[in-house]
Amino acid sequence: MASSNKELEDFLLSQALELHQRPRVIIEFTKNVGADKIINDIEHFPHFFVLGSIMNQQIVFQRGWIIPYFISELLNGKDFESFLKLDLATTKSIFHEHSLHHFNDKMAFAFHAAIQKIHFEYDNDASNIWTWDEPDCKTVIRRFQEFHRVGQKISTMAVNVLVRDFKLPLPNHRAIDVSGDVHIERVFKRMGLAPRDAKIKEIIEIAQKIYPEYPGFYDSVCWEIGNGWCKPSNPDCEQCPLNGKCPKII
DNA sequence: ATCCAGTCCT
DNA sequence: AGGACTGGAT
Repeated sequence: MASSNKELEDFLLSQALELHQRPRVIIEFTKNVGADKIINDIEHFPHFFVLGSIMNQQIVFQRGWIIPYFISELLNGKDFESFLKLDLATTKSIFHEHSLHHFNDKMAFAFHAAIQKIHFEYDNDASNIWTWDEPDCKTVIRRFQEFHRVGQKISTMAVNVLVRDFKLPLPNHRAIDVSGDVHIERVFKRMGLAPRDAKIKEIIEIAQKIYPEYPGFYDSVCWEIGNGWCKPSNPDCEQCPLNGKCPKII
């Protein structure tokens, strides 16, 4: 850690505690109320959450999360069996025709491969990823990473959402790191929690030192700060909740 | 017109 | 460690 800033860290802690301790509420993954209802319903439509997680990279998050919902509308079915009918060529043509993603070819492949994995390895029920054998967080993160194009960022984000937002009682929060994406990297540096030249790996290690019992605890707060105020250029420090506590290291 | 992004690949 | 991917944002 570059230097200790107790006031800042206490504020982050209080914000994170609020998020983690509140009762389960509907999370806004998209700008579509109908889609959000389905993505939040991991008890009945867990594949929307898993597929949406995988799509949620390199594009604004709402656009990624809505991809499974958009495709379910095309297929006229929300059950997993509807998705299972998709072959790779059809999946690719849907992605390209509607420009669902920046990386339509790769993401269509990942989408199709994920459906096949849920079919063959999780008995057509994506929630088995976090229910089979009563896994701990480390196991669930590993299972997410076994999907095509799921790495450190997506796997930790997904499990963080399962624990923090969906209130799943998964043990071993020590395994949940911060998601190493650009928001977390930028905000950690500007807050003075990480040196200016820190690599993603170092950011993750710094978060482990700050809160070892749950390194990804501050992830959501920092991500919201980065998305809402701490923009790459022209950060809106005046309106930022951290104004007055943040050293604003640009 | 240039910049940017997680994961995979070299 | 460093580049490719690819199209929306700036």
